Amino acid sequence: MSAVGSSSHVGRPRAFDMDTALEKALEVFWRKGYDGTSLSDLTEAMGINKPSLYAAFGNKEQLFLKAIEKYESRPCAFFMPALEKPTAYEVAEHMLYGAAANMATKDQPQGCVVIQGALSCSEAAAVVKEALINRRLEGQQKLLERFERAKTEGDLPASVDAETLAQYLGTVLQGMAIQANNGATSEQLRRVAEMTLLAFPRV
Amino acid sequence: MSAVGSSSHVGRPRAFDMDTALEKALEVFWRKGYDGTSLSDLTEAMGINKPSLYAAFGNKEQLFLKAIEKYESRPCAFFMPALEKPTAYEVAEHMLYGAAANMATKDQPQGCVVIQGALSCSEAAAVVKEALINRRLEGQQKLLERFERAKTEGDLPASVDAETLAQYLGTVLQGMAIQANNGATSEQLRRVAEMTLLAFPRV
DNA sequence: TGATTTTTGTACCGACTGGTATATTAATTT
DNA sequence: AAATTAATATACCAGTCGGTACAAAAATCA
Repeated sequence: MSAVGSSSHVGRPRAFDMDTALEKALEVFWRKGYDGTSLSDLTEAMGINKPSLYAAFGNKEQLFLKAIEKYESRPCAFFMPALEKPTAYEVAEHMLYGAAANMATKDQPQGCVVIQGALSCSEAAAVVKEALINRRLEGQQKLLERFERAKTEGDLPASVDAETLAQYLGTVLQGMAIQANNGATSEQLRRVAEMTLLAFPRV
Repeated sequence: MSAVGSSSHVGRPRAFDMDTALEKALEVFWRKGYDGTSLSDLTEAMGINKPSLYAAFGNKEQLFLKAIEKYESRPCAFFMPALEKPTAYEVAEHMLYGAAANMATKDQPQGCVVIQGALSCSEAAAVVKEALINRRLEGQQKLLERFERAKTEGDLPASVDAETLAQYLGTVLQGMAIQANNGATSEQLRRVAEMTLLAFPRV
């Protein structure tokens, strides 16, 4: 109803809020994946028609990529702050418990759209698939850098292979997304997180 | 070329081998997912036309389900034998190293079709998605039963929560499938397996 | 050989796919 | 008020989707 424009523009005002429309699109992509989502699914969920969608977001592919940006900034907001925790253990702790809480909540689709948005997909989704792989690798790279820093800061044993540790933690986190899709509860994921942390190397 | 029939049947003989055609179908579903695979993709890969496909396999959904059965009996053949290892640790060991070798080999698509065949999908794939979730849960249930047996047999500490341990191992295995899709090598997955085993509870 | 049975290739089905042309509507600018 | 700008709704586009009708072809049975 209200077009919240940062500044008044000439021409007919947009009748929908781009941000909430993008959130709706994200939810559909998250639940159905890129290939499984049709433009009809999108326009229905967003409450707009196709020309409005194309004028505002480009096309299906660009809409998906913008939805992913929104996902990382909001629904998946636990990742970046976790990296700022003072020790490697606390980083892993916050990331694992954050994932446990986030991936199995009923407020949103189960799992993680970066993992399940285009895991196996048609050639039409190749760009999207690559983008998602890159997001996952970037996240793991951030973990690696954080663990290397932890070694210099002394809260992670020097004997630990930071690369393998980052890949191992990434594996558990990504596995938790599948578990959430399987119907695992947050409580179950929390126990998996706990077991993972029991073995986490500390000084 | 040769229709390997168990017994000679009346009528025009089938011009293709059902088993190899099913393998081709499996490979396409594995790479592209259920929604991302079209009948044209299938008939092209299988080297047959649509009426032959429907006569031999039913429809797209039934073809997928039959392809999954084949997957579990062959490409994913490491799972069941691993359960027969004498101790819980060895079960986990064979399962993890089996997955590391299997999910990142160049001989076949990366990852695991049971995980990536229909993770997020359209309503048209709902039956397939449920079937895959059940396969994953069944696998985890087998792990749970094996670990409970191990506790009675004494090679797994009685203090261990078998359910959480099975879920944890399932999480790592499923995470390895995502890692393989990210481009991880078998060597990298082997190191993740190694790190997982370092923390595995033993008597 | 002729009748029967089954698979094959072709051609087609309605429905839906992602995407757009066009005209109308609603705002600002002059 | 007239002109300009941009978003709306409708109707449409070619192409593809999963699935099938139909007739020719290739085997066995009688």
